[in-house]
Amino acid sequence: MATCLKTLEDFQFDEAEEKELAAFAKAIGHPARVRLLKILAGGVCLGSDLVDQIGLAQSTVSEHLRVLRTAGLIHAEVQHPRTCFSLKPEALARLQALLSDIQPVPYDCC
Amino acid sequence: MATCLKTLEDFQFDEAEEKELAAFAKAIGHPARVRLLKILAGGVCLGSDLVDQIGLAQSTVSEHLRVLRTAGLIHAEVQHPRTCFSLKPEALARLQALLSDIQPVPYDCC
DNA sequence: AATCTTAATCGTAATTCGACGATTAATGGT
DNA sequence: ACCATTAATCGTCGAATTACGATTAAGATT
Repeated sequence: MATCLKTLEDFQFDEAEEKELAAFAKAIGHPARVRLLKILAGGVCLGSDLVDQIGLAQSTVSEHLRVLRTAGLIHAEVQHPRTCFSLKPEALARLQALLSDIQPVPYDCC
Repeated sequence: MATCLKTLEDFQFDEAEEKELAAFAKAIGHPARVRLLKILAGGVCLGSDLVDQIGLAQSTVSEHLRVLRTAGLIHAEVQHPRTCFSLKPEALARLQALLSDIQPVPYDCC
């Protein structure tokens, strides 16, 4: 049982936070969705301009937007027949916070 | 052509950066991999202790580690029959930087 | 009422992912 | 030389993702 950490048993996990971070990351884990976020960061509310910018079919863009919305990263305000999309800054901030929890501690083994 | 941004045409994309961010995020987009990163953030070099901590089959953990390694998030130092894993802080920092590029700009439309 | 516009949804196909057990490779200890 | 240990790899499933075209829903405009 060779380990560099003497007491791995007392390692505390916050499963909820792990899932939260993973869900955020998964949603961002596609170039098209990154681009959508970047466009929305520009302050765009937008209608179907996103479809033009992304270069994918309307249904595909809609699906990507759904993923981002489900993850809580963007907000959609329906004004039929349009929908107005916007970033949710607090979600981005939360993601940054969760990420910053993964901070390397100096170690001397290996 | 209803849009809140007058000039969407001059929106500049950095496709390479978008892919880079998406790749990082995709790698982190699984609870098991988040946990692996958190353990490694604790300064662990480790051998197969990770398998115990994650609660998945050895081959599955190995695959998750491979994903993290491929994404450049961790480093693996082979010392047969063991392998020593560690975080790559610069990768985490890079990810933070890429993320912080998605900063909402105040807007007044919608 | 008929038409147009926009975005969501449906159905579908191809691909990727996540998990496992079994096997293999590489070394250290006996 | 033989065995034990560790981690990578292989083969294989089922599930999820990504993409598309076609359709539908909901208002606005005529």
